[in-house]
Amino acid sequence: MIVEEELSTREKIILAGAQIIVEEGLRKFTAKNIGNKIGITDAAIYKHFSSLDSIIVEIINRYISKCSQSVDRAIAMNLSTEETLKQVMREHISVLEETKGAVPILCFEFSRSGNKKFFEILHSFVDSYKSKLSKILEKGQQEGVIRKDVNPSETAMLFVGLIQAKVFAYVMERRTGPIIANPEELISELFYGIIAR
Amino acid sequence: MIVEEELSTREKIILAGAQIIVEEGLRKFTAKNIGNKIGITDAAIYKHFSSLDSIIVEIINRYISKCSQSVDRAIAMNLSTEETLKQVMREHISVLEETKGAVPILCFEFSRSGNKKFFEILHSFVDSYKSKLSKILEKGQQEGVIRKDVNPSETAMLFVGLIQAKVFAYVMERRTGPIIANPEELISELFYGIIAR
DNA sequence: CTTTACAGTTAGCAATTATTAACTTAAAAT
DNA sequence: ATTTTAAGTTAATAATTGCTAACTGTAAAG
Repeated sequence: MIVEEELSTREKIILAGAQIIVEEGLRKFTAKNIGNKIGITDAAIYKHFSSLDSIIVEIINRYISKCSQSVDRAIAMNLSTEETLKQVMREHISVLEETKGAVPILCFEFSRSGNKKFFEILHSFVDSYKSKLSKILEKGQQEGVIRKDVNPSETAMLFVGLIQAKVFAYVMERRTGPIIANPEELISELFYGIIAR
Repeated sequence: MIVEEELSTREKIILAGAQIIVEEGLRKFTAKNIGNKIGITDAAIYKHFSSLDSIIVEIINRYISKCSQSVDRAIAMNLSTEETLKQVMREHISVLEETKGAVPILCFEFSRSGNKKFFEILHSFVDSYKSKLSKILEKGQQEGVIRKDVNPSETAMLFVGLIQAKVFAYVMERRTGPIIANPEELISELFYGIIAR
């Protein structure tokens, strides 16, 4: 029943660390706080990781790769351009719920942390994400499905940005439960706008 | 020529503190870092503020109020519902550029900081913002200008959220210059969607 | 001309941080 | 049965933190 009992300490450290960053911010990401959360001392953490920074690298890689894969999954489904783009959003939302909003928060924290290593990882992820999605958007523009006056690369960032906006609202309102209550409503707003036809 | 020379130390502390939080995160918000930035020692800061927390309260109040006012300014212009909403976005964007993205970053940082006082201030701001904008959106729905199937309160949060998303992209791409290069494009995407008609 | 208040300094405190070292213990390998 | 290893402990390190106290100089007030 209790799956957590089965997890290795290493795994528990990663999960507890991510949870602290997401819910309380980088400032609370300390060896002592992580240890407290999983019932070991701060020193014990160094039996599993060489430094706190190496925990962060592991956290970033793990969560970011989940997000990267969601674009590839949508492409692999071989849908129409419009449906592929909608599917990207659906996949994003599902990763978001699964990781409790971790990806955008991690991006936001570490893009400003001043740590070069963290930034490089995030930046190369964002770059590859943007180029993949831009290509789909450009194809959509050629097909006449996507408005020709929108910038593909800016709009690609709008996809993640919209997700982040929802995490922002979720955090600011101290909500519980799903971050995006109505995914199709959000997708519809992105695709068709808020203006009535 | 150099206006900064005219600023009081108190003012310099607030500006330097906000800059540190925005560019480097809460972890770097220390008395020493603030002092270094304006050329005084950490101890001197306590001649102007009773604690670091009181600096944060000042920063939040100052930046948040700028954002609050932008909705009121848009309403005061007595435009059509659609134009009022667009004007809100324009005002937001202008505050955003003026404050270099501070508002959404401050909101995000302090809604997760665990500090009750900070959260109260932010929460009451977000609440009042949301109710003001919701009312306009509901009016728009009655007039048939705004889609009836969008949630006014969720969509209100989308207005600030979208802005935050742009700050995210700005930070992640290490851009300089304006955060939103093409405000009308963003406004158009929010209002009319990315799908061609 | 003296006094006082302001705004800065240096020095220091207790608490917390990341990390290491030395020790314990239980399980796995030999 | 013994040895080794893994994973934990406590205790200690040096650095940094928020903040205070005691001191200094300068400029305005009396």
